[in-house]
Amino acid sequence: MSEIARVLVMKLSNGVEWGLHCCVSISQSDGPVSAARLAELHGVPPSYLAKHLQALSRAGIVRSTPGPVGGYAFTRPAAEVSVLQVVQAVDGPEPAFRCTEIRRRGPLALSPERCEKPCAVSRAMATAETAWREALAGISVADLAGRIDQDSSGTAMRDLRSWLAGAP
Amino acid sequence: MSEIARVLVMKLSNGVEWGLHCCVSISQSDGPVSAARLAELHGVPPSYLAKHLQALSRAGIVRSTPGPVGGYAFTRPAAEVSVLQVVQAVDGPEPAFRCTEIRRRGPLALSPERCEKPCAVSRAMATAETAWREALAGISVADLAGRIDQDSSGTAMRDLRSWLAGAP
DNA sequence: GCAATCTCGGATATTCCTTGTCCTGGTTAT
DNA sequence: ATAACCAGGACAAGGAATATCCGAGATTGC
Repeated sequence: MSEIARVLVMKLSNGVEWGLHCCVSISQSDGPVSAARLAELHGVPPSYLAKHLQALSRAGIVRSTPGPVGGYAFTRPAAEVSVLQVVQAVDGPEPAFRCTEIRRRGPLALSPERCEKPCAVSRAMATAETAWREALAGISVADLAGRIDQDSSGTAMRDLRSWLAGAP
Repeated sequence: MSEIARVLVMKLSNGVEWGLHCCVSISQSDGPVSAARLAELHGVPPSYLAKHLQALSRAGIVRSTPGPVGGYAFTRPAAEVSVLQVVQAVDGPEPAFRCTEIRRRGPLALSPERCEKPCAVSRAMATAETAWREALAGISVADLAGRIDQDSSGTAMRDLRSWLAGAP
């Protein structure tokens, strides 16, 4: 058995992927899109997808309308919704690296007043996460839709729009 | 109950923090440092810390020597060990975002030959992770040690070295 | 106005991973 | 030879992510 470290690196819930694809889909619809319909489109469990859509709703990215013709729709143009906002809405705003304040333990523990400033390790990790966040903040849902359309030579968004319009 | 999304964001195992602090400690010692000693210094469970140190050893960052005066020591200068290498050694090299190829499912599923290129969502997340990785690659363990020393006005590394030297 | 129907929303189980411990075997210095 | 250390795996416990269900509320059509 020559397997190397199998432990997983920092992990992102699959809800992030679902949420982003759903945002792209919603951006192509005129009216609201229901959770059941989005689940069918992407082939994912409806009840679970609903949970992530609710998170988007709580974050104010989409607005939900009840009733027979209800569903989810954007509150603002897709060009003004960044990927970061969607990711943080679904997975929460907490950083990946959580400092345990290891320097305050053990025989060489630092006094509390010496720990006002975060430690160098924590700062290094925070810097990297800021770079990650800025990269995601620079991409909008509209950008994603445009790129997907380019990848498919213009057919993807057309097919998507027609599917969303038909078969209510 | 007016609580907002409490779900956790992408998560990094606490072994990352331990591994980085241990690397800083090892860098300040002349001889090898044993796992039990590192655990005592940082106030963490020895058996569990040993697991992460073994990961560092497998990755070739440190070299372990058995025997009464054994322990862990760097294989190369601390200035040539990046934070990224430590993080990936402990937590694995896999990306945080795992594309499920959602576009190949549902009624508008794309054909396999149209999925050779990763989808736009996956590319966006990969770009952000690259930025994260580059930020971590630009910081070395020696840098960390230097910054910790600055934070403590020069006492931290001195105290650390003397603790490592004494009380074998 | 009223009922039916469809929607969201939160509370609830289940599975999996992370955390943590322990034990056996192998290697080195005294 | 003995003692001290590392390496790796088996194993248990806790918690988070996954997945599902049922109730509350709103809109449509009559």
